[in-house]
Amino acid sequence: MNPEEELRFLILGAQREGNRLLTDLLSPLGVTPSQAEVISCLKAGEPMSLNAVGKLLVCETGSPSRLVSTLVERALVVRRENAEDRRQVELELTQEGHRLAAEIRQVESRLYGWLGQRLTLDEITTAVGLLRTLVAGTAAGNAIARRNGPSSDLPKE
Amino acid sequence: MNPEEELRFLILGAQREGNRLLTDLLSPLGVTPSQAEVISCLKAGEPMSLNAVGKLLVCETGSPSRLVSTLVERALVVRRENAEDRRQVELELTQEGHRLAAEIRQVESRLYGWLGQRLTLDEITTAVGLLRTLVAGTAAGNAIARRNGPSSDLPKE
DNA sequence: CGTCATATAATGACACGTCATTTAATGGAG
DNA sequence: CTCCATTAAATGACGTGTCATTATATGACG
Repeated sequence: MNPEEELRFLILGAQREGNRLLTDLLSPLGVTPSQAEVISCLKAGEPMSLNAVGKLLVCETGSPSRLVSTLVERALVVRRENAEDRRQVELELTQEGHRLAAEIRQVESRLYGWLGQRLTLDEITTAVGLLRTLVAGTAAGNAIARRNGPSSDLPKE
Repeated sequence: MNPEEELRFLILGAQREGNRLLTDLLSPLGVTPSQAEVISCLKAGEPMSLNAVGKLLVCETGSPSRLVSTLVERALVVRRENAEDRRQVELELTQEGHRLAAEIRQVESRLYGWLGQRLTLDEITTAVGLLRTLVAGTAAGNAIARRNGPSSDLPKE
């Protein structure tokens, strides 16, 4: 197995393991990792259009119509019409959505604790630098850069 | 965004981007990345039981019944009964399966080329070391260790 | 104003991943 | 030999991810 191949599978494996762990941790809250990501994005900048949420999501490309539909059905998110541009839908967390966002925060910190037990802060920082290079300029890389706060490298659009 | 959180999303993003690229590269062959992984595993050690393949797969936990079913339908893999233990199914590549395995090898090397353009060999080696630590002892980590050849750290079972 | 390229969101189709449940076969305990 | 815990595989159910297609709204161009 050459190094490139091993890196490929390690990335896949790390994603799978992390996702399974997060799924477990989130299950008492009744949401999936993807649903939690949408809620966290909304918490940070609501109200937002579906499109805007999509640009912040790492878990999915394009517009997360169905993901959001589930959240609307569960009364965690409300859709509102945008009077300025009726093509767009404004999304907002409900009260229950806000409550859940706080719990999600707690669960995420448990995930980060798991990460912190396996790697030192130095190692994490090194890994972050390398993977940032790897995904620079991609949809996922841009989403992460955007979420890191519009302070630094914004993709032009 | 703390470093742990960023690492979490970078791993997710790297997996997604790599998967989309590999999906594209494989589409002319008519197989998905997961199907290709099964074929590669079989190429390395056929005949194997479903369970044995499952232990080598990073893309999925458990036994990949359905994944293999698709490959059988497409005449890339054959199921054979194991006379020694009739609970098990022996899997083997067909001739077409072998032909495809070679093409998959080619496509994978293109993926590794992409990786090599984004990171130096040193950086890849560093990343491999860090992610190995991260997934050590997990199902995915064990699968990768097993595939690296039974030379080194085998999980006890 | 009318037309049309563009943008936004919803939806259909397909293949995963995951967990729980079911079915069938094995091998050991009594 | 019989019973039964264990194991292998298949299957049901659910929620994604991805791409292509469709429906609707916007705004620029003539």
